[in-house]
Amino acid sequence: MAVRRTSKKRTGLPKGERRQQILAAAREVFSKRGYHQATIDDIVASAGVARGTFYLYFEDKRAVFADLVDRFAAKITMAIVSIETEDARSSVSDQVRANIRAILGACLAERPMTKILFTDAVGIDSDFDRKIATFYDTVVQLLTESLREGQRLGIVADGEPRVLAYLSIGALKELLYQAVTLGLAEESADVLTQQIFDFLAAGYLRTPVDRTRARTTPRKPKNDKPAARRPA
Amino acid sequence: MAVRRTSKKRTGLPKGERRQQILAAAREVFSKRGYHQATIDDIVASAGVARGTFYLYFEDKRAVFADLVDRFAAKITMAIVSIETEDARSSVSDQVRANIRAILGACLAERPMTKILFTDAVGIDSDFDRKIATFYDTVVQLLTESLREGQRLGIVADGEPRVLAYLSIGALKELLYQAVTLGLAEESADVLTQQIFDFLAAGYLRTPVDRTRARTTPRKPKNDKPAARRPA
DNA sequence: TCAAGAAGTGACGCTGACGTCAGTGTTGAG
DNA sequence: CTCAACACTGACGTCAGCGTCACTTCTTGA
Repeated sequence: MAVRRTSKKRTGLPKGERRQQILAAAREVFSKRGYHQATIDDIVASAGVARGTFYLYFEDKRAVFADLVDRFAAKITMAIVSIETEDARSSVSDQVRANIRAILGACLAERPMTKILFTDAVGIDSDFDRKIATFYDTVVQLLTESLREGQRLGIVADGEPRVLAYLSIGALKELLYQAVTLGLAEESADVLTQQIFDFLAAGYLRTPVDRTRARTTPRKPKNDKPAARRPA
Repeated sequence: MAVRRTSKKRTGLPKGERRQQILAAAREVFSKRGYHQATIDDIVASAGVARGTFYLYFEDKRAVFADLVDRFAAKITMAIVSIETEDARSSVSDQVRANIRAILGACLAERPMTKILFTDAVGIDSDFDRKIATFYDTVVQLLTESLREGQRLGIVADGEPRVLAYLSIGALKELLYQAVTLGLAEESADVLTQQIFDFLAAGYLRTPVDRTRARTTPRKPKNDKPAARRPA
C-alpha cells in the first residue's frame, strides 16, 4: 500500500513535493535574475521539469511569486511581537531589541527572499502593488499605534507617530537590505540590532550649540570640549 | 531667418522641443503605469507623435527612462551641500536641516519622478541596476565620510558610520516616498524636515529603566509620572 | 515654382515568451 | 496481462510589443 517509491525515472516525489521543488527553483531564479527578467522557461529549467508541469501547479509567473512573497511576509509578521509595557520579566528596551533582532534574523535566514521582496515586489502590477501596500500598511499601523501608546506612557518622544513609524521602518528596511545584499555574516546580527536600537533611542547628532527643540543632552552649557565622544 | 513658427500642423516645434515632449509624456506614463507596464505605444500615444518619431530621439524605452532618472538624480545631488563645520554664519544643525529640506523640496517638486525613482528604478536590468547602485553609493559614501568626520569632531555619536549612513538614508527615503505617494502638501515640508532632524538628533525612545549604553535622558530615577509628555 | 532636405508617420514583419493539449510513461487494481 | 488513472512532457499556435523603413508632409532657399 506504500504509495511512494524512491524514484523511478526522475518522478515519484511524495505528495506536494513537486510544488515545493518549483517554488524553490523560482525563488532561486527570481533572486538571480529579478522578477521581470525571469521567464517560465528559466524556472522550469532550474527545477528540471517540463514547461507544462509548471502550469499543473501554478496559474502563471505572478502566482508563484505571490506564493513566495506571501510565505515570507507571514514569517516576518510572525517575528514581530507586540510590546508589553507591563511585563516585569522583560523591559521595553529588551522587547524592542528582540523585535529588531527577530526581523533581522528572519531576513538573514532567507536572503534571496529578502532581496526579492525589496527589489521586485513593487511594480509587478497594480493588484499586486495593492496587496503589498496592504501588508506594509498593517506593519506601519501596528508600529504607529505602539508609538502612540508609548507617547501616552511617556516613553516615546513627541512627534507625529506615523512619521516616526515611517522613519523607523525606513531605517530598518535599508539596513536590512544592505545587510542581505552585502552578504553580511549572520553573526553581525546582534551588533546591528544594537546599532539600530541606539539609533532609535538617541539618534546620533550631538551638535554643540543647538537651538533645536528636541534636546538630547542634559543641558550642555555651550560646548564642553568637542571631544571624540560625548559625555554622560 | 526665423526658424520656428507657432505650429503648422502639429509639427514645427523649436529645436529640441520634440525630445522634451516625449520625455514629459514618458514621465507621465511611467509614473502612471510603472516602467514595466509601460509600452512605447503608451508613450507615443501620450506624446501625440508616431511610433517612428520616438526612435528618432531615443534608442528604446530604457533610454528614455535612463534620461529621466539621470536628470532627476542630478537634481537631487545638486540639492546636497557638504557640511561646513567652520562656517560661522550657519550652525551644523542648520546645515543639516537645510540639506534635508533641499532634498525634500526637490522630491516634492517632482513627485512623479520621485515615485518612479523609488518604485521602478531598480530591477530594470543589471546594467541599469549597476548605474543606480553607483549613484546610491556616492551618496552613501559622502554621508559616511561626513559622519566619520563628525565623530572625529565629537558631534556625531559612536557607531559604524556606514551603518549610521544607511539608517539615515533609509529613514529619509521612506519618508520621502510616503510624503510623495500620499500626496503630502508641499507646505508640510518644513514640519517634516524638523521631524527628521529631531529623529536624527535624538531618536525617540525614552525607555525608563534602561540598561542601554546609549543613554539619552539625564538619569531619570525610575519613572517619574508616566505623563503624556516626557520631562525636559 | 520647384527641388532638396529634414522631420514625422504608421503599417509591417519579427521575435520571445506564453499557455495549451495531444501524447508518453508509470503505476496499481482487477 | 490489461486498462484506467495519473503525473508529466514539450512541440505548437498565438500574440503583444518591438524596431524598421518606404513614404508623406513640411520647410526653405534658389
